[in-house]
This record gives sequence, C-alpha cells and structure tokens, in this order.
Amino acid sequence: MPMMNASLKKEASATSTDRQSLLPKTPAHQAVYTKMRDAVLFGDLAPGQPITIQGLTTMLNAGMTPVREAIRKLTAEGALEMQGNRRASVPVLDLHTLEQLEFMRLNLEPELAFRATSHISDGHIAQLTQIDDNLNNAIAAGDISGYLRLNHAFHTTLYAIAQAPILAQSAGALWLRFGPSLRVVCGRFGTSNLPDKHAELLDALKQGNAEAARAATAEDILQGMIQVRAALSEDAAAR
Amino acid sequence: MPMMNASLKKEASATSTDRQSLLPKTPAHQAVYTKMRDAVLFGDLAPGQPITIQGLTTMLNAGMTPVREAIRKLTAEGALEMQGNRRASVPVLDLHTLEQLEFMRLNLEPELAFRATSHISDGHIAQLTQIDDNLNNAIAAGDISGYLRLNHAFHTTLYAIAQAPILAQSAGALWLRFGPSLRVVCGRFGTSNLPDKHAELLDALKQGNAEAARAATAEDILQGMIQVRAALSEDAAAR
DNA sequence: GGGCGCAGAATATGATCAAATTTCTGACTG
DNA sequence: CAGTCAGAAATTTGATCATATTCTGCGCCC
Repeated sequence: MPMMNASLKKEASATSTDRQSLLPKTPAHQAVYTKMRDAVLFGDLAPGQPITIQGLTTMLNAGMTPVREAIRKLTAEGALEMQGNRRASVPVLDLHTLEQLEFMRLNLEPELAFRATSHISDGHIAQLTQIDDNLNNAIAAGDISGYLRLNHAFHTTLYAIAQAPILAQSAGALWLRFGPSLRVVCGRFGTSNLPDKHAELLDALKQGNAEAARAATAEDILQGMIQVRAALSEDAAAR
Repeated sequence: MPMMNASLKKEASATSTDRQSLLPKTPAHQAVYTKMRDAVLFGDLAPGQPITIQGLTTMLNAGMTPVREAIRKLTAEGALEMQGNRRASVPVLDLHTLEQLEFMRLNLEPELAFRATSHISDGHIAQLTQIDDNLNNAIAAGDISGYLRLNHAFHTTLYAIAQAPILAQSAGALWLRFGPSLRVVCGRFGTSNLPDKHAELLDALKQGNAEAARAATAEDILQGMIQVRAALSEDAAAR
C-alpha cells in the first residue's frame, strides 16, 4: 500500500549522458539540507511544528538516508531540536534563549563587520549595494519572503568578506535559531517598521571606517532583537 | 536468513561485553557520536588523519548508517571537515583559525563563568573541587589523557551550571576544534607547564564574586591559547 | 605520458525491526 | 445509565541494516 509513487520520480532514462552529466554535482543529502535550511530560515517551517522524516522523503522526493543526515546536521546547528523521544521539531524561542542569542550576535557580528572593512573591495560594495536596493524594494512592496531572504543575503555576504570562517559559521548558526521568529515578527508588524541600518553600514564600509561599521551592525542587531522580543512577549502574554 | 556475519557480534552474550543488549537505552548513532567525539577531543584521532567510514564500522562494531550520521553531526560542529572529495578528516589548526577560536572563547567562556556564579550551589562547588583535585593528581602523575579529560570535564561542568544552553553548546563546539591540538601541546611540553587558574576560579565561585570568576576564566583561556600557539608556530617553522 | 578500465569506498535505496503514539474496547465509578 | 480512564491492539514513525549504484583514485596498457 505505501509503495506506489516511488517509480514516477525517475523515469527510465535511455540517455544517461545528457542530463546526468549536466548536474551530477549536487549530492542528494546536500540538496535536502539546503532546502530544509531555507525552510527553517525563512519561516516555511513554523516553530513547534513536528518534523516527520517520512513526510520529508515524499515532499522532497528524496530517499530516507539523505533526509536523516540533513536532520542530524540541522540539529547539530541548533536549527532543529530533538524532543526527548526521537522526534525533531523547530524549537520555539523563549525570552531566555533570545537573550543568549542577542549576547552572541552582539559579540560576533559587529566584529565580522569590523574585519570585513579591511578586506572589502569595490566589487563587494557594489554587490552589497545591489542587495540592499532589492531589499528596500521588497520592504516597499511588503514582500515578507523577499525581505527575509535579502536581509539574510546581505549579512551573509558581508560576513563572508571578513575572511573569518569560524566566526561567520557561528553567526550563521545563530541565524538559524531566530530565523523562524523573524517571520513571525513580519507577520505581526508587517514590513513597515523593519530596522534598516544597512545604509549607515554601507557608508561606513565605503569610507573604510571599521569602527563605524561595527557600531552600525550593533545598532542593526539591537533593533531587530527588540522587534523579536516584542513579538515573543506578546505571544507569551496571549497564552 | 542473509544475516550471517552480523550475528557474531552478539554471540558472546553470556560474557562481559554485552551490556548493550541488556541496556538497549542508547541509540547506536548516539553511542557512535559520543565515542568519535571523545576521540577527537582527547587526541585519539590526530589532526590531518583521514577518516574512513568503513574503518569506523569495523572498529566500533557499528552499522554504516550510525557512523554516517555521527560524521555529519561532527562535521556540522567543526570537529571534522569534508575535504573536497567525499573524505572527512580532523582539521589541522592554523594560526588564523586559532585566533578566531581565542576571540570566541574570550567572549563566551568568561561570561559563562560569570553567569554560573549566580546559580552555583555548595554541591556544585564540591563537584568542581573534586574534579580539580583529580586533575592536579593527573598533572603530577604526568597523565596526559587524564589531564585532558578532567580539564574538559571541569569547564563543561561549570558551564552547565550557568543555565545558558546556547552559550554552553557554542563553547563546547569550540573545544572540539582545538582539542586535538591540546594533545599535541601536551606531547611536546609534558604536563609541567600547564595552566591552572582553576584555583583562583574556584575561590571566586566560593565567594560569589562573579567578576573575579570572569577574570580568572579569561586568564585560564589566555594561558592555554598561548601554549597552543607556541606549539603551532613550532610546527609551522619545522615544516 | 596520457587515456582507460578496475578496485575500493562513499552515497543512496528499500526493506525490516523496534518503539511510541494513537485508538479502540471494556470495565468501573459516579 | 453515562462518562471516563486503564490497558491492549494497531498504526504510524524512527532506527538500523544489507544491497545496489556511483564516484574517486590508482595502476596498467597503449
């Protein structure tokens, strides 16, 4: 009974050279990981929602092993948590956890902006400016999903410039923890009051002013965390 | 019926090693993860040494899937790294990476000691004192492996008291990165010049002096990182 | 010296086993 | 007599394994 759609995902391909040779570069578990990561980051998986492994295999048309490995990886990064039994779910943020995330972000990300200033090039600035322009358009259009993705892309791109992979990776793991709640914030307050210290940050980067870049990043983080805290407090009060 | 060689690991049932079948509480992938984690932390796996998945299945008498999942988890935590091919290995520390680790440790662990001061109890202090006594004995006896394990246990125990799971988890991931090099340090300099700011730290905890605990932890970290940096520089010069 | 298999290892799949949640039944109590 | 709760069967879901397939590395032959 439960085995019927397994065959229609890959038809009998007579020519194994054309399509296969064009994209054999993506390992399945990595593709699954990226999709699930984005789903967590951009709110496609709501906090508290249980993750079923078999549901993902059918949803992503993937095997069981890649899904399991992606779940393990995301669990290690804090994007998912194993509830006492062997079920995984997107963790719900509480104020105590949020405070720790804010502490770590304020220690990590301003430092990354500081370091990026030393290694930035004109091409990098153009790239960041492009992202920020699209981001402002998304805000103006009320495009929540676009805002989330572009905001994430802006910070990720900047931190990659800092040439500090450990710090950048740690900061990326933190984003996985509060990403789902960012979606909640936007759903509650819309895109009107979103923080945008990116202009100040870009100015500082153009001038090579590392201290100003650090300060602007700290401001941006504080603004965002205040919004998330407000949404969380409201949720706790409504319960 | 096709399981012939899989049975011989369970055949010696009446003898000593079959506690697992009597206590089926531990999932296999978790047991494998813990063993590999300890092997990385305490230098049983040397940096640069390639990890073969089939070697681990036979070495740990485990299946293939649990080993794969443990490798994914450790890779996500930075304990292992995937080199371009699909081989994994214990990463070798360079000075640039070490600097980032020091930066993060100095931001995280003193804060954890600071927070632990508020929540500590007499039982906790007794526990930490016990560990530190054993640690001093290990140093006096030149027991490198014992020193590594007890030093790790001391810090882990303290950080668990701080009631800040995100910070503690992040700090634990950092230990996975410089753990292998700690073994190298000990192999080079012995246990004579090892840092031991634990006495100061314990005094501060007993007095409830959070600021002193923070400072003592920072000193302990700096001492240890200086040692690791010296060993790394020596290695780089010898090559 | 370079292209071509060949061995070995890693990835991915489906099947099988075990555990847990759910559901259904039945009895007991108010 | 009805409602509720305990317990057991059943279904769902996670964990593990054996196997097939694919890719990498290396040696060999041209």
